[in-house]
This record gives sequence, C-alpha cells and structure tokens, in this order.
Amino acid sequence: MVAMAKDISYDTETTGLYLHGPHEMFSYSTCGWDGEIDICRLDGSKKRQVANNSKLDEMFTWKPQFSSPVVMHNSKFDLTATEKHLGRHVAEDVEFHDTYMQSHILQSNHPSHRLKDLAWELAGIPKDDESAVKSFVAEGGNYSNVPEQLMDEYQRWDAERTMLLHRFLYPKIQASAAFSEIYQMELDLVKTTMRMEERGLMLNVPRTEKMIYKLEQDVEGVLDKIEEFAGERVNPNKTSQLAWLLFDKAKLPILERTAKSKQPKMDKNVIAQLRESNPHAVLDNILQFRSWSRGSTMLQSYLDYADGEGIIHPDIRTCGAKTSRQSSSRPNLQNVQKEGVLLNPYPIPARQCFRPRPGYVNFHLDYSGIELRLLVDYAGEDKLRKIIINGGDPHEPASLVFFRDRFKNARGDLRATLRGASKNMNFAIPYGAAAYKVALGLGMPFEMGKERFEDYRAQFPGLCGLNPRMAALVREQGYVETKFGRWLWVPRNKSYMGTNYLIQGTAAGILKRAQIKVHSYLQRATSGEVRMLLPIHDELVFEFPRKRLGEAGHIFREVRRIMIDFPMFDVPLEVDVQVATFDWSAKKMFNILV
DNA sequence: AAACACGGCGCG
DNA sequence: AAAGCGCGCCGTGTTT
Repeated sequence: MVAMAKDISYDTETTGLYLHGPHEMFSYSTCGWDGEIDICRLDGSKKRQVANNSKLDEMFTWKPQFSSPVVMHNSKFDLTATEKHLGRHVAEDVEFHDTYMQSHILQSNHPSHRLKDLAWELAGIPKDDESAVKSFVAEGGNYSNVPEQLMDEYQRWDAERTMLLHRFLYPKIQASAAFSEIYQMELDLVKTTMRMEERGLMLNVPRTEKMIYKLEQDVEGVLDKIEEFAGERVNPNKTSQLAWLLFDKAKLPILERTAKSKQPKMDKNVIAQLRESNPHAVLDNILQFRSWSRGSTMLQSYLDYADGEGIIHPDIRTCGAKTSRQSSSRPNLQNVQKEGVLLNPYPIPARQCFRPRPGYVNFHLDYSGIELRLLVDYAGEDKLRKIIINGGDPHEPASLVFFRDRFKNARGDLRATLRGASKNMNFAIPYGAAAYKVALGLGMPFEMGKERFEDYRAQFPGLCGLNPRMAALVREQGYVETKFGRWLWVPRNKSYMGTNYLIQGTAAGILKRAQIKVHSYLQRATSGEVRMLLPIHDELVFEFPRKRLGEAGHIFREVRRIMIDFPMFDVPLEVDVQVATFDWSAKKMFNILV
C-alpha cells in the first residue's frame, strides 16, 4: 500500500451545519498514515491560530512534491467549512478522498453511511466516545466551548476512524476499473456541487411574504367555514378530529384504511373519490386547508433559509438516494410546487417565488422523456426505439393496444386522457405493476384490463421482459448494474424494484456526468459568468447574465451537446431548453438555433 | 427535550 | 400472492 503512505485524514469541527450562514469552523484534526493524530484549534492563543492556519493553508494548496492526499468523510462539508475559514477556494489540483463516497459506491443500500456506524462495523470502534461531549452540549453548552480536553478526545477518534475506513474501503474501489471511474466522477461532482450551493438561488422575498399573508387569511377563512358546518372549531391536522368531521358529522363512507395503523384513510385520492360520489363542501374545505396551510409553511421555510440578499443555499447531497440520485435539503428545492399538474385543485404557485438574480435570467434544461428512453434502451425494444429516433409519439402504440378503437376515434381532451393513462402504464408495467394495477390505471374492469395487458405483452416483449430479467438478477446477486458499471443494491425480497433502480440510477449517472462537463465548459467558455445552480433529477437550472444574452443560443447549443453526448446508449437523448426571465412559473421555450 | 413512527404530499 | 420507485418536510402522537 505504498500509494497510500502519504495520505492524511482530515475532520473539521464547526459551530453548526449552516456554513453559508452563521456557523464557522473552530477546530480540525488530522491523522497521518502512521496513526499520528494532531488536534488543531483555530481559537485561543494567537500563536496557535497562526500555526494551525498555515498548516491548513498548506494542506489545501497544491505543491507537486509535498502534497498529501486529504481523506475526509463527507468531503463536501469539510471542504465547505475549510473554504469559508480560509476565505478562498481549495486548490483545484489538491488530491482528496471521501470515505463516505467510497461507502456509497460499494454498498449503495447500506442503512447508514455515518462515520461512527461504519467504523464500528468495519473496525469495531465503539460509538460511545461522544457521550461526554453530547451531555455537555445537552446541558446548555455548544460545540465550540466544550472543554478542550473533552473535545480533543472526541476529535481524535473521528480522524482515526476516517483513516481506518479509507484503509478498508479504498482498495475495494481501486480493484475495479468501473468503481474507480465512478469514484473519481463523484469526487469531481463534490466540487461542482459546492459551487452551486455557494452561489445559491434567489427568492423573491416581498412576493413570498405577500403570498404567505394571503394564504394565512385563506386558511383562517376555510377554518371558519368548517366551523360553521361542524358547529365547533376543528383542527384538520388532527386525525381524530378530521375522522369525526368526515365520517360522523358529514356521514361519508370509509373507503380505505391506512397500511400500518389501519385508521380510515383520508388522503387526497380518497377525498377525490368521495367528492365524485358525494360533492360535500367540507371535502373541498379539507383540500383547501391542506394545500394552503402546507403552502404557507413551505414558503415560510424558504424565507427562513434565505439570507439578507434573498439567496437560499441548499444542501445538495450528491449521493442522497440509494439509487445514486442527488437530493436537496434545508430546504428541498427539488419539490417546489408547480401549478396545474396534479390532483390538487387548489395548488400554490410557489414557483412564482423563485426569480433570477437582478441582471440575470434563468435557463432550465431538461432531458425529455429520459426514463422511457432508458427503459427502451435496456429493454432493446426496437419498435419504440425507431419511433423515438423518428420523433414520433412513443406512447401511441400503447394507447392503441389498451384502448383500440376508442383511442383511434378519440379527439381532444379524451385523447389526451387515454394517452396519459397509457403513458403511465408504459412506466408502471416495466416497474412491476400487475394486471390489477393495469386495469385500475386504465379505468377498466379487471378482466378487460387483464386481456389488454396480455396484448401489450405480445406487442412489447422487450419492455415486458425487462422486469423479470432484473428481478432475477436481484435475487441472484442482490444488485443491478447500470451501463456505467455502478452496482445498485436492491432488497432481495423486493426484487421487482430492480428495474426502477436501474433506470433511476442510470439517469442519475447521466445527469451527474453532464453536470461535471457542463460546469467545466462554462468555467472555460464564460469565465464562470454563466452558472449552474441546481440539479432536479432530469433537469439543470442555470443563471445567465442578461448582457450576454446574444450568446445564449451558442452556449446552450454546446451545453445541450454535452448533456446528450452519451454514445453508450442506442436510444438518442434529447434536451429541451426553457428560459425564465421573471420567475420560475413563467418559463418559455427557448430556441437555441437562433 | 429529543428521537422516532406515521400519514400525508410536493417534486422527479 | 402481489408488488411501480426515489427523495425531504410537515404536523401529530408516542416513546425514551
């Protein structure tokens, strides 16, 4: 293991999690290849501060002959803390490692990738070393004023743990060429993601405040209406009170029960069903209450996360999901509500609250139909592949199979509805839906649905064969392997999920690689004036300076080219470009050829 | 007070 | 036997 000899593990201690907010790093620890531990406080005596700062500065400045690869557990956090403390970006060329990524790549479904859990499991290091620090903090202290001796002991172990994990896990990454490529890609992505978090997204603060004010009024109004009907004040968030309102007071029937506690189900699907047979005003009041109160709390949380300039810096976890997808938290900006796409008749136009920075517009580039394209590719479903290549509608053949003449003769809304149901089945079937769900989804009696399902099987043997194939792999080996060579572990007793993991993980692999290349292109071609802000599973959000709008066509032609440049797939990828000049709800198609 | 489970719901 | 999946966050209610 000579190659590892110079490695040094590195762990930071901060006053909290909001590094783009008030929190700061106050100490760090390192552990050398030989187990030598150094605890470096950044507070206290001037002399010590100077020494420890210069060691830090050295670690993150690339020097060809001296540099030691820095090993971290969840490097995005430590690097972000370090950059804030140093007041500069860490050097591009500094080699670093991340045991958190290693763990994700080697065991995607592990219940915990936390340092303490992994170190206990792999090296038998007990997890109780932080109890003294925890109890100090619980008694009113905070992490930065824990007595140094206590803190030293605590830090000592985390640096040691990280080094040990690296010794256990990294050789397993190195042993596979595919894992090595994935690992390097993930490390590159950490830096790309840091630049997005740092830049952040702009909230239209006054507009958000106005919207919250109106929603709060509306919530009061709807609670009054419910009180008029019920004869007393009801809190619809309380299950017992809501059940009383719906099933005792309004005498509505119980249609379903919840999975675990077997209570009457009262979600929006049930309420929609009840609404059809029994258009009781209280049902609408419940939908209004839920949507509006949730809406105002979500908007309030966006306000709380915004800094003085209205900028939100989310935490973008690069391996947030078991399928290797990214996720966003504090706040989650991947689920900002849209208008008019769901069963909710009272949507909140929350996307109106997000705006480009002054002097910028936002571009949204999304892969069109990437999920179906990948399904068709993995399934080798030639008929659909040809339709996609020729720009036809890949959901039309399914519509004809499921609805026959009814679809042939349908126009307008009905045609769209039938196509929509068929489209859902094009996903649901490869993902494991059975005849019962097919009939339900198509709105047909069970026997008819089953018969059409059989027709579909005959027409699309590739698509229908994919799930059994993946399920068999899961049962045999426990994982599915994406075209990038990533192993996605699937619970063996849920082998039908294999196809879903495969598609989701492949799309994530495409988007991640695209992000790295696009980031590097934008740095090179625009000196970082055009920036990527946020990934949303099959979409990238950018900001673009208005003064350079004349170049937008040229730049996004290249971005699009990079995004779809994955020759390993037989089905072509496609990207749609939209521009938002005022807010995210008013997006318009943007023609990059002009 | 903190941690957890659950139902519910937004996005992909 | 039958089964679409992945997240994060909220409010309520229970456990520690």
